[in-house]
Amino acid sequence: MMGVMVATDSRRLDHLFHALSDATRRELLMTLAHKPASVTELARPYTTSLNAISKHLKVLEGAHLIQRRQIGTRHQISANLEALRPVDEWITVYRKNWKASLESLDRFLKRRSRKGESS
Amino acid sequence: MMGVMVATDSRRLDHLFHALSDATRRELLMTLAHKPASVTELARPYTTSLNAISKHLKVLEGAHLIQRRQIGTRHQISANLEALRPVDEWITVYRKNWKASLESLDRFLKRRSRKGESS
DNA sequence: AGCAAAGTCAACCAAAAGGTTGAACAACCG
DNA sequence: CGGTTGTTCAACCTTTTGGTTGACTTTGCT
Repeated sequence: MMGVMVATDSRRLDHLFHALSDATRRELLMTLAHKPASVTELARPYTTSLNAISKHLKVLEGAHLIQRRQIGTRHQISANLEALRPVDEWITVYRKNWKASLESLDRFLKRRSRKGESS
Repeated sequence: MMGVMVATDSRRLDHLFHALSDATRRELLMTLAHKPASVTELARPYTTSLNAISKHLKVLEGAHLIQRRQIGTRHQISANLEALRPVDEWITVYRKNWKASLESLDRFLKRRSRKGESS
C-alpha cells in the first residue's frame, strides 16, 4: 500500500523537520544543492566556528539530507535532495486540504449554522 | 517580487519546521485538520498529561498552524493549514531538483531495459 | 621525517525543549 | 453562592540543542 504511516517514518520525519528547523542548516543545504563543497568552504561565510558548522552538517547527515565523500583530507559534501521526499509527501496530504479549504469550509459553515453543532 | 527570502520569513520557517518536528504535534494537527476539537478531547488519546498537550498546542499556535476560539469554557481549536504554505513553497524549490534527478534516473533505467526496478 | 591543513572528538556551558505536578483563573451549573 | 469543568500559569527537572575551546587524527606537502 502507498501512504501507510509507520513508526520509523515518523522518526524520519522528526529528524527531517528538525534538521530543517534551523536557518543555518537550510542555508547550508541550499548552498550544497547548488554545488558540493568542503566543510571549510561551507563554514567560510559564517561567523560561527568551524566546529559549529561541522555539527550542523552532522544533523543534516543524520536526516540523510547530505552525503560526504572523503577526497584526501577534504570531505566533499553534497546535498541529497531526494531525502526531502517524505516531507513533500507529508505536506501533500495537507496541500489538498488548503487548496480545497475555501469550498469545503463554506459547506461546513453552512451545515453548521443550520443545526447547533454539538461536539 | 515573488520568491524573495526575508529574515522574518526565515524565522517563520524556523517555527514551522520546529513545530512539525514532533510526532505528537503532527498527529494533533492531523486530528484537527479532520475536525476541530477542544484541548481535553485532543489530549484524551495520549498518555501524557493535559498540560503537555496544551504546551504542544502552544507551539503549533506559535507557528500559526492552529487557531483557537473560546466558546464558554471550552477552547475550540482548529487547524489553519494555509500556514503550511511557506513550507510548501520552500520545498518546491528543491522538488524541482529531485524531480530532475529522477528524470535522469528514469532515462538511466530505460537505457537499462525495462525490468524489475525494486532495487 | 616533520610541519601544515582539514575535520572530528571530547569536555564543557547556557539556553531551550518537553515533561511533570500543583495552583490559579474563568465560565458554566446547581 | 459554591462546586465542577476546561484550560492556562508557574515552578521545577532532565535531556537536547547549539555553541565554545582545545586536543587529536588523518592526509598531503616538502
